[in-house]
Amino acid sequence: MELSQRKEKILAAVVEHYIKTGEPVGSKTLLSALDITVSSATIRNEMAELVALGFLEQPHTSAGRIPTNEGYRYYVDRLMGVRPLDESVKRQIEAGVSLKNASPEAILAKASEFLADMTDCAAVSTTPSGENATIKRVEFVPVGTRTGMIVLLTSTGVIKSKVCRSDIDLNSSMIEKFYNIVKSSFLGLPLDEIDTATLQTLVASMGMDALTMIPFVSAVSELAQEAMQTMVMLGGQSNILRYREDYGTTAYELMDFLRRGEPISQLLANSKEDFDVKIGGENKFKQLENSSVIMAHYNIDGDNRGSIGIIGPTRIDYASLIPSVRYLTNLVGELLTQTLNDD
Amino acid sequence: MELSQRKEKILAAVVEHYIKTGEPVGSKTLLSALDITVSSATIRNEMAELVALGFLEQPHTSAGRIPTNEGYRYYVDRLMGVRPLDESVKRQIEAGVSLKNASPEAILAKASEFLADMTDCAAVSTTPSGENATIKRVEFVPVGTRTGMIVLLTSTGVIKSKVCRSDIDLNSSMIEKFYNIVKSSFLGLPLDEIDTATLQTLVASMGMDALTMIPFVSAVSELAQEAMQTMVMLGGQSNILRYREDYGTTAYELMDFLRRGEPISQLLANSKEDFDVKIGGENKFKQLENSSVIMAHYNIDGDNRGSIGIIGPTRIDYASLIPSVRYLTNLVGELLTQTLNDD
DNA sequence: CGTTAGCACTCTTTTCGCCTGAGTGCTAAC
DNA sequence: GTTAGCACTCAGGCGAAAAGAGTGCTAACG
Repeated sequence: MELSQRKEKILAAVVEHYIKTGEPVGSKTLLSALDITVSSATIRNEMAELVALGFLEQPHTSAGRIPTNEGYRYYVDRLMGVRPLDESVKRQIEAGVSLKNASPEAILAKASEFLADMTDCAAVSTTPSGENATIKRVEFVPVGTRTGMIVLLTSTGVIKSKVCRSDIDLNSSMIEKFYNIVKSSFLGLPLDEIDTATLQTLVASMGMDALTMIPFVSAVSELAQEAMQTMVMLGGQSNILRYREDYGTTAYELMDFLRRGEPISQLLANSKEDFDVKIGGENKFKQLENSSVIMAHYNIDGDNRGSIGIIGPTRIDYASLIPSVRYLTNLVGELLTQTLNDD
Repeated sequence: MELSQRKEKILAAVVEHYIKTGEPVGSKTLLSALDITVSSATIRNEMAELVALGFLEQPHTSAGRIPTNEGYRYYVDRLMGVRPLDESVKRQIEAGVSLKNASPEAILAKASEFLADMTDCAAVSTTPSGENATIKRVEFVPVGTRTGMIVLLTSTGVIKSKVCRSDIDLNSSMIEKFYNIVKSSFLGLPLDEIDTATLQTLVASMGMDALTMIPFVSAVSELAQEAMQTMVMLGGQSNILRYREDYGTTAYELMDFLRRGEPISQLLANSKEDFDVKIGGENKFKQLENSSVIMAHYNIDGDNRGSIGIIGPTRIDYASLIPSVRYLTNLVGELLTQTLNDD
């Protein structure tokens, strides 16, 4: 749907003013914000049409207008000025995510925290998906006479560890056997190919050693499962309280929703675009019906691996936050790729 | 200060009723809750004296009474019935923290979450302090031609890892040298003895190899620093919103305070008792002046290592939550000790 | 026909006063 | 020391009135 240029100007002004103040925008206010030489009555007529078209609405008869979700959508897609990021903001973001030699988890946790602080929104990030990851390395570190710690490193740089308890005292031949099994059966194996079926055939093939090796092998498998799960890192939950009135649901419900993690990761994974904005009910979780989500996906080695996003009220400042989220996400992707491949 | 038995009964009844309802308690209400055969006028007289003594206060002239911090203190110290924990609650707690073969971090994070859910409060826990911990094991895992991952395991079961970048291509003799240095200079060393001075003498003693070994050695040292820091695990922040009106400060300030971590860890570390309750202003953070903290310390191998606590409004249900926190904390201590020493 | 001034109208928000009810403190009697 | 009785205080609720913001409509204008 095409709008006349004047209507577009008015719509954009309403959206921007409402984002800034949170108050319904009236025709007089608009007049002074706009560099159009018409009267407030004309603007009123235009706004009445915009209401009829579904881009604006009135909270009550004698109030100004606020954008509908469609109004925001039109604004984001066609009207919003995508001014390039300020150099100083870029510096700030770069400083915010720079963590040399840290684990992917640490980098993403830091990114969430930083993004939350910068945007005054709640921020989330997901750890790299294990979909195409393989087992890069498995180490066994003895701890006690019957226990040891198994450390697993994946091709995506995720490191997971677990205590493993043997039924009999450890000895060097057992450990050697374990490393042989690792080398022949695990190294290079995609994480998602480790299911109970393959494990069973593996154990069956071990013959005599099966009994002693089971704790080790199953620990590796559990670690692989863990490494495959994407974790959701949450930051700045307290920022939800900043815009309390703007979220339709109670702040409590929203925080509880974020805490769950599972729906969030679904939400973030759902969009395959490089970058996405979900306005209000566009994401189909009713807890988010008055929230917008700005998210971007980061790549490791060119593969879409995970996401970073912020969650705010629908009257979030799209124009300045979208570039920030994108820039930060790209940066994190580069950082992760580099940490991983650097040699 | 000693109170007459009747005053104690009245104080206890006021505290308990106020904790339950959140409403100021009047003399008539008290009459029916108490099994004393006196009139409301007598109770009024007694309450007036309790106000004079500083144990109760009136929000305004024509309202009932609410406990002051001193009132809560007297109640917690002398009046509160310490009924033993229900067997079913014990089972529930045991189920809540049982995580076999998990890292200390994971166990404590789970404990925080669980405690928060159980008590409807915000919960915190600190990871084992590295004070008396030593380096138990250091492993080097090659990742690229010039990079590897260094994994450090402490005597308290904490595992930390870091990417380490060498200036020249890795070869087996370098790795061997590294392991020699580890064996001769790091294994068994208390974490807090690794400062820049000892590092410098170590590097100096390496002579020719110093240059190539510096990245490795400093990575180990950084990991030791990290392992020494206690982390603060936070759970159930959304529960703050449940008692929003009861916290004097805004919910936002409180959440922000919790998020910082540093002050929390100070708060928890400050009390050397086995177990402690801080009521209102007793903890000297002004963000917590209307909050109470119930905390207990867990031991690993008999040493006080870290803490678990909950933060709620001053009108928190001390009588039933204190035993729960203590029981859970002891359990976690046992679990951590066992995970560590089991062999 | 689009634009504009003017005006009555609507609806929210704030304010003010009034009333009610809970609970007290005090006094005088038991 | 305890109790009944009573006047007093104050927060909270209710409703009417006033204020304020902004609209929609009509009629006039170029």
